[in-house]
Amino acid sequence: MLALQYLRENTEEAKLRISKRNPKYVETIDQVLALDEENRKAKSEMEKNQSEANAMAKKIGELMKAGNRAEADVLKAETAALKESGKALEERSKQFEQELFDVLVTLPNTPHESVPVGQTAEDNYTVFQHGEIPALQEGAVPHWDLIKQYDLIDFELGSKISGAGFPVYKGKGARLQRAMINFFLDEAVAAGFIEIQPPLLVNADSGFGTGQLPDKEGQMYHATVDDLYLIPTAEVPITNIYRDVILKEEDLPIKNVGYTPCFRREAGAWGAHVRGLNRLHQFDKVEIVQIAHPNQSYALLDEMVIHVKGLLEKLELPYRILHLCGGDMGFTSALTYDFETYSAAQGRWLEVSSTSNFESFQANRLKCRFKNKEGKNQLVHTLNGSALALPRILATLLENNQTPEGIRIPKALVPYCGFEMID
RNA sequence: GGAGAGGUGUCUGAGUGGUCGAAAGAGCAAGCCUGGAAAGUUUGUAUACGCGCAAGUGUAUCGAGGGUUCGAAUCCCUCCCUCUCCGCCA
Repeated sequence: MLALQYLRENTEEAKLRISKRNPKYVETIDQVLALDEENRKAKSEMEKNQSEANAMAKKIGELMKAGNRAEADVLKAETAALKESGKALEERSKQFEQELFDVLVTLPNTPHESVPVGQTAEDNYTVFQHGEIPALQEGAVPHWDLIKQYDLIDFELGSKISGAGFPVYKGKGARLQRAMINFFLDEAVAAGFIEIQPPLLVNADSGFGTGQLPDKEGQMYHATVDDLYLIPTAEVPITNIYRDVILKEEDLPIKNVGYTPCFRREAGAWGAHVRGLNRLHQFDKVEIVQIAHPNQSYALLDEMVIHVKGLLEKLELPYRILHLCGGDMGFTSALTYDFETYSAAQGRWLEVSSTSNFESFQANRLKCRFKNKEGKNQLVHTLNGSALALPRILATLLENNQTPEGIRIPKALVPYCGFEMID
């Protein structure tokens, strides 16, 4: 959620920036500002009324104390009108406030000035590419055939137990999952991130804090009996640790990492290109989260990019980094880099990490602030990135490393899984 | 799940209808004191929003929401959380 104060004081800048997503939002900003003005006016009237009522009550109190009952009763009668107008004014103010809020939450974050203009994935800009695209052997097959051949994952079993998109990992498939999780966690800890094990179900306040609610309500599994949501990413519980918190400036940056399963309904997303591990309802991911001083957030974003690059290089996977265009970025992000690995047998790039700076967009919802040098509370910046999401890494790894003798495990993972080949 | 107790500012803790944004102490910050520090002493010490060039001022906030009342930290209702005992249990 954009800060009202920012919109009021930097209207032109905000409009310019948000146009990169879609020029239609310029109008929304005007609408917000108009509602804000009416809201403030209504509030001001209400407060004035309240002030009068408070003064009156005080006077009655004094009269009562002095034993002047008769005069107090006269005043009491006078408060009736104030009370009535107060009720009406309050209702009106509440209405404006709700209206303002409803419009404000539909505004996405303002893109960073470096973000490319564009509407679709076609307009994303490749900023970096690394690694050889492997020339596969004759008869190379996509990962969904490999997992059957080597009995690594059973999708039918998952369907039986839960439904489509809930894979059952078996034998070396399961061990490889565990190995990757530990590898990713260890790498992040070595890079200075503190490991967190958060809850996998969160309440609605947390969903709102990171921006899943109300925007993406339908994308989360909702346990309605207890009104809890299954997390779509560790970003949600970990970032919400800092909801309603005032940090010390010297605490920043806070660096956290967490492994969690992620649950996504992916409503409407099924169709082409979702075979095998490409899209799942439940998958594993290691997520890094940072709470940062506004001055340092972009430097920290660069650090995160370097960290993710290091992971992919240790896994010996060819990858590229996309600077997402305004129209393709997530609702809450100001700048996003997507990492994609090249899955050779499918002949496709697969997104394996999304690394973003949200600036103060989430912090404003979270009310996460720090006390700055002037002693004023200031919104922090939040950042996060996948480091990394497992299924598509696994898909790429299986496809790219297949040989007639079996599937070769990258050296970095061998100490973690305890085998060099899947055969 | 059952029974009971409780949730007050950075912390401890007082406050059962009126001048309470809230006693007192601790902590923290600044001044005095000191060669410097400790001790002592004085002062200050929440957040959000509105109005104002500013000094300042208005409103709200004592777990959350609602209600009673001219007036609520204090009374009533609902919910959340914590603790103790019992039950259940990985």
